[in-house]
Amino acid sequence: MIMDVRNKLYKNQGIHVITALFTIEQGIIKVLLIKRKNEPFLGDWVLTGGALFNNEDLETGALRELEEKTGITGVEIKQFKAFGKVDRSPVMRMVAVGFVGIIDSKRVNLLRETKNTSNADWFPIDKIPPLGFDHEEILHDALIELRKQIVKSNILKSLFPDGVTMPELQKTYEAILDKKFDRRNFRKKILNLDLIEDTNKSDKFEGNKPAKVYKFKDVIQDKDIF
Amino acid sequence: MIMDVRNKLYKNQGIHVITALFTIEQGIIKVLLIKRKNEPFLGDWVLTGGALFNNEDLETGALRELEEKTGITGVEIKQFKAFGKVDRSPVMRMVAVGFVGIIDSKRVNLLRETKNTSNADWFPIDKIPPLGFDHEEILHDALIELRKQIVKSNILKSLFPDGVTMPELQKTYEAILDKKFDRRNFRKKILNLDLIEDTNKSDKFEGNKPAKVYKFKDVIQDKDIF
DNA sequence: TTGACAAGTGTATTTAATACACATATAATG
DNA sequence: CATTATATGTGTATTAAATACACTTGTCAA
Repeated sequence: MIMDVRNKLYKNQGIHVITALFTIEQGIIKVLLIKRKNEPFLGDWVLTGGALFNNEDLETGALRELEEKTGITGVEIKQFKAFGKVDRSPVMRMVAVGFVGIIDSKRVNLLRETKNTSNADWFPIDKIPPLGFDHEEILHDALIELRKQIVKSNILKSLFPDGVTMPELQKTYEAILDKKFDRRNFRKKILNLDLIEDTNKSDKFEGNKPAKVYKFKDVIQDKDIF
Repeated sequence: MIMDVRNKLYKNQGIHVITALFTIEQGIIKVLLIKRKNEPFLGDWVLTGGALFNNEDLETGALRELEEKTGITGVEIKQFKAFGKVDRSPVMRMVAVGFVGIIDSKRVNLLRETKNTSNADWFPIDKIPPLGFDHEEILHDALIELRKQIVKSNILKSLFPDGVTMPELQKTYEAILDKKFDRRNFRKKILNLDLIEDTNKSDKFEGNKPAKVYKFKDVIQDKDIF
């Protein structure tokens, strides 16, 4: 990218707020992508996001962009990193602040066509098309962050707002971490993390025998460092 | 929506790169602050940092600001969070990208007076004056990040470039984590983290008996998640 | 030579992680 | 109504890690 040398070194800058929103469908982890209807990167797939407005905080902006471009509301997202390579946007100097979240795709009504995007869909993370801007890097880092978050925060609460059974939770962890667990030990480990608690309900998952329903706690207390 | 009203919403934005640089002196953790010579916040103490230039990446900008305002070079810093409250800067909409690092203050020549700052000094973290901008929040979060980093990365390498003895390392961890450890168990725990390795040297710390010198590894491999 | 003092090391105990197998609740089938 | 199939729930023995705790050693100074 050729910088306009007449500009002062710190003029014409802007901020992107970008969200990597994940879901799980049939034990497969997927991410929400939209297809651009404008330059730059017209026709390319990207993560949801856009320019931050001056009258909103970072997270507010990320949620607004998410709603504008996909119709999705009521999501909890977590900021994880800023992306600032000099040439990450061909238009002007933009720094992106990345967010990550995960929801139940069946509970949202996905707008597939909006004023600025021609399409929106969930893509399995091993079948991602080439992405515009630096969104492949952002998505990569977001997935790593998601993996860290599920063992220390209640980020999965948005995926299971009505609770979750142990077998379903195990399948979710296995999908996200790409790793298999022993049923009995998984139960012990996850309960030890202190992220979920018992309800007195039960539900069916894949078997006939009813499974106990757990729910994610509203607040998770930090573990001791060292 | 009228176009120029909407445009104003994302015009006149800028990016700050801010570094919370720590050191340890006599077992006390301190942070580097500078005194502003310009508005806004003239006369107030702040963390080192400033406006990002268009021709530099985020980390490059943070290091440049650090050198310009304090003369310090050759530091390793780590990005940890973006700060974007609407009113965090009174001049224009600025988003700050925060970095954290730690060095040996005895190994650097601190410029106490520069073109833009009237002073620069190390402050014990329990004796921090009121800070300009949102730097109290940034400092608070930076300290938490530092505490997380010292148990999973080689961030302390910059503090001990020539190696460190076990007793000195323990004193450092105790200062940063504000916590005491048993000597024998500390040794076991820290060796288990796989952050440091033996050298064949030894050195004196607080006793007459020579202490073995360890050094931080150049690369730390990630631990398994869950 | 001895005393002071911080550095070095080992072991028993408790707690957590892992490996592994049988009992149980429901739906479907005959 | 009894039987079968299947996924869910639970316990225990073993191994590894974390913790609590005490004595020995190397150097300097008196």
